[in-house]
Amino acid sequence: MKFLKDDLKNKLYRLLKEDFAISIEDIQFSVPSNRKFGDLSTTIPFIIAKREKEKAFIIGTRIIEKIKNKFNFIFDIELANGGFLNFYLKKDFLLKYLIKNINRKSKDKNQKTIVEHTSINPNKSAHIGHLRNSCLGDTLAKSLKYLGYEVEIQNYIDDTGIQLTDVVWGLLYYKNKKIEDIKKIKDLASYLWELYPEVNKLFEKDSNMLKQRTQIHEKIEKKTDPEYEVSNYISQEVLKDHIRVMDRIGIRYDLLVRESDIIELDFFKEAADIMKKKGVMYLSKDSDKKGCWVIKYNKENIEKIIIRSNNTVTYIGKDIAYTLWKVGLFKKDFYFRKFSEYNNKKEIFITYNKPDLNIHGFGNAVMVYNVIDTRQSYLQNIISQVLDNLTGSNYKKKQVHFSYEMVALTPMCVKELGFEILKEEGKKPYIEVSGRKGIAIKADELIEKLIEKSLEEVKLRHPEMEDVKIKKIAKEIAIGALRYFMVKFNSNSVIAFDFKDALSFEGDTGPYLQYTLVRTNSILKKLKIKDFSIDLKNLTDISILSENEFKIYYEILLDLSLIDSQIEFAIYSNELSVIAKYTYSLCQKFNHYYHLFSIVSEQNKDLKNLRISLILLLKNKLEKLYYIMGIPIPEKM
RNA sequence: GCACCCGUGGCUCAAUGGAUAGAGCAGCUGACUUCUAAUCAGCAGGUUAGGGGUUCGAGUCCCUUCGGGUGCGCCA
Repeated sequence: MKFLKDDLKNKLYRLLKEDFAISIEDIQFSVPSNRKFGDLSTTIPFIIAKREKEKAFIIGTRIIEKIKNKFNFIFDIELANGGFLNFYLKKDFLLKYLIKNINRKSKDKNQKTIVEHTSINPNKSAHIGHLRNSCLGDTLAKSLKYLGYEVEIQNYIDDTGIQLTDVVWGLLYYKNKKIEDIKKIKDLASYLWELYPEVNKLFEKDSNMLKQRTQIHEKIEKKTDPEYEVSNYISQEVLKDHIRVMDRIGIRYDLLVRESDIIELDFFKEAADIMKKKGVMYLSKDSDKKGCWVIKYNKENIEKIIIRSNNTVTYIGKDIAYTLWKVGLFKKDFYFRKFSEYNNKKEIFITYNKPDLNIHGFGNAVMVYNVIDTRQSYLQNIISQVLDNLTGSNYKKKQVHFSYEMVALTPMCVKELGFEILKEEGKKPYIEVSGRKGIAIKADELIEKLIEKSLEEVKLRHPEMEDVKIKKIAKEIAIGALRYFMVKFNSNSVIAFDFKDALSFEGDTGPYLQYTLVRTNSILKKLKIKDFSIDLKNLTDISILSENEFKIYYEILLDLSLIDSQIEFAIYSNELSVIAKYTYSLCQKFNHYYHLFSIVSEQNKDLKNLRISLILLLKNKLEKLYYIMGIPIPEKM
């Protein structure tokens, strides 16, 4: 329908531009909620009316005069409710249009796009908050690919940070372990999951320990052993664990970027040169910031420190350097080596600080999406501003903060997990997830819980099924439930996590979507239809459908035709829940249809063919949508 | 203090300035001899936190009050 909408828009514009002062962007089509308002509708008469200070229905009447009978796929255009222009498609058009364009792909945009997501501190296991990030990031990347962009998925590893230092201290000087002992720890990420909050409690009590931490941080940066060796080992092992967990739910990466390499290769020096040259970064004249290099943050009219008076670089500075590399404003490049590979042989690469493999071609994107929660907005805004300042008014390179709200726990959930609720937190509607405080649910644990629950459900329904199969299906359902749960909410609403909602498999959930597709697949199996094969010549006119069936059938066709515009809109509005909502409503409509009209047993051949066409189209679109959201398709349910 | 976000049925959430504010859960009633009941049909539940403004049209935009959340370091 994107194509259809575009055709309609272009033609309408051509017809109207002589009589009215409009631009093509003024014309927007949408599908009205009620079919009595047409199949496609535009409010262009209102827009023109406002400009010309005329009544909208007079403009509308003039437009209709002008465009009547000018579209070969439209059978009527109506003016309604004072200025809505409602277009009615020829009844037979849509089905044939969809079949013809069944595998039409978006054109290659020739625009390299980087999506950075996950970026978990490598000092403990991943938790539910991280899952939201990764699920959104993965869906974003797959949506962009669907729309024809070349996408590179990066995962940023802060392997020199304070959070890592905390657990290095904990292992070496609190648990008094040697590197050999540490290497013997099984499931290191989970071990650190426990240790990290414990260490933080100690730090809160004792400021002496904080001094120790600072010293250790310096040792790690200067590559002094054993601190450096331990930190290196931990970050590598925990990183492997994160990649394993995300792979469980179908999330993969192209490149891992290590902060230590950014430092080692002195990326910041080039970034600083560029910023100084353009006057974006300058020596502060503020007495408080004597000797500091700063940038001006326009929005709040303040100076942010990039280089401290002791000549060290702040976090923002490193992030700016990384961003400049991403958009190719850099001469410098990383070196790369292979980190590991997935079971389909797809390789993951990691940055390195000296020549290794002869690989180039990472980075240098036109568009960069950073999937980071909204708490980092402040920082992201600063970086975007710096990029704009550097590239000037005719900038083509762009960074987008793909922001979303945090995941929190309901007080009930916190109690269930056995944590104490502090007095000041008792009245709160939800409690922030925190790895540092240890108030969180491990990603692995949640996945296990989901599998456990779906295992029960599958067994209940298919007691005869063999164990291996049951397990496979249970896992797929668990993944479907989780992936859908993480994208179905608006990105700027806080997810107040609750096991009851997350473990639900009925209604607005992943398994509902899976069930719908499993059913259509089972019909096709019964009919022994394997591939998409609809012969347009043998297809009867859609008008043979009864009035009642036509109504629902046509609704589904209209919905199906919207797939591209919905995905485009989701990206444009930074709101991936659009895709979830769209898919859900598509399934709802089909389930309704399914109960009213049978396909396998239908005797009338023409009718049967029309119904088969519908489910083939549905299957085709649903498979694409499920792929984008990472929802697996079980064989049976 | 400043900045950003949120407030919609009992609960969890939808709604691209557009036409009658929609779903799911929970509750109640009904549908498995049928292509899978993880489904479907129906009932009930709303002054979109309060007030003002802009507009042909406001849950949505602007102002304001109230309630809640987050961010704001020479930390990362």
